[in-house]
Amino acid sequence: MNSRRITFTLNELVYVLNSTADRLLRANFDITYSQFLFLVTLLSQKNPTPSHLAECLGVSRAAVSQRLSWFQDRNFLKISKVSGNDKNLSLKLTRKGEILATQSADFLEEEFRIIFDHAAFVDLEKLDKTLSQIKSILIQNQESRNAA
Amino acid sequence: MNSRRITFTLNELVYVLNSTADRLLRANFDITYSQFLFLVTLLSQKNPTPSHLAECLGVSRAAVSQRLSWFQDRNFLKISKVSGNDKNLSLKLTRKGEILATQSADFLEEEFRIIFDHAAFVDLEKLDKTLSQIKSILIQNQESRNAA
DNA sequence: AACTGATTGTCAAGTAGTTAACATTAGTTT
DNA sequence: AAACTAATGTTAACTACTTGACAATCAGTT
Repeated sequence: MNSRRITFTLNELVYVLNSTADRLLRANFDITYSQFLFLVTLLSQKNPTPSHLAECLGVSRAAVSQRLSWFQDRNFLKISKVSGNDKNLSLKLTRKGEILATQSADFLEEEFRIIFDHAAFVDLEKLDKTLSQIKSILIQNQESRNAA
Repeated sequence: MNSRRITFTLNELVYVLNSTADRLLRANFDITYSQFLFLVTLLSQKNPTPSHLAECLGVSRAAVSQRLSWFQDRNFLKISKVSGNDKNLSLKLTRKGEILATQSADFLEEEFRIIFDHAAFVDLEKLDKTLSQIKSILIQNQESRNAA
């Protein structure tokens, strides 16, 4: 089997998935998919710092730093110093940010549930597991390369 | 099942896949994954124009236009006018570009074959089919929305 | 032949990411 | 305590994309 085919299929699927999410979020909550990810990631973290958030989002610390003011200016985010620590910043969603994150996540979840209902022939649980396994193999391969 | 989980897994897998490809291509052919896609897409097209290429790559015409000189300057690409047509440009890989595209594609194919051998428990053929089907459902959903 | 409408390629301006360098702070070692 | 070492957050410069506007060209209709 041509391995290029599956990598292309995966890229195409992810493109369609993210475009769909972006369109739904813009239309209903006036935020982009990438802004949604920012908010939802903050929501799911215990004591998020910019550096921690960067790692979760898979982007650089600089990228997070540049985006902080956007969320602060719109009163979605409260940035403060961790008490007894002058190095790390503490990021906390405001009530407004929390509501936006929760509602948009619930909305998107429901929309995708409806769409995926049309894919009843697929065992999503199992598919997720398979994809995770492939990911693990790739990461493992990378690490063994680095070690060598 | 939480549909967010599978979309995250897909995004993560694609990120790892593309990073792996990018690393391999940079190390062995001194090109990025995105440059590789540009070349390989040209290779597989009959009579590619910038506009056609943009559609294949899933980017804007402007994006392709801005990248053309990079490939031309390195003698990977010959840009000319279609005879009897003053509107469309004709893009043709040079011999050098063709060799680079072919060799890097073969190389990447083989590398991934080796990696995927460790995933023998997965029927890649079937997985590809499943993913394609899900993609179709998403696109179909989008089209029915647009029609409404 | 002239008009209309669509398509093409390019430019300008804006966005979101990158890496590299930096000052600052925290933690560890001596 | 002082001195390295490592981590954090910010900035500057760069890259690769976007959209919107534009002139040029092509194709179809009258």
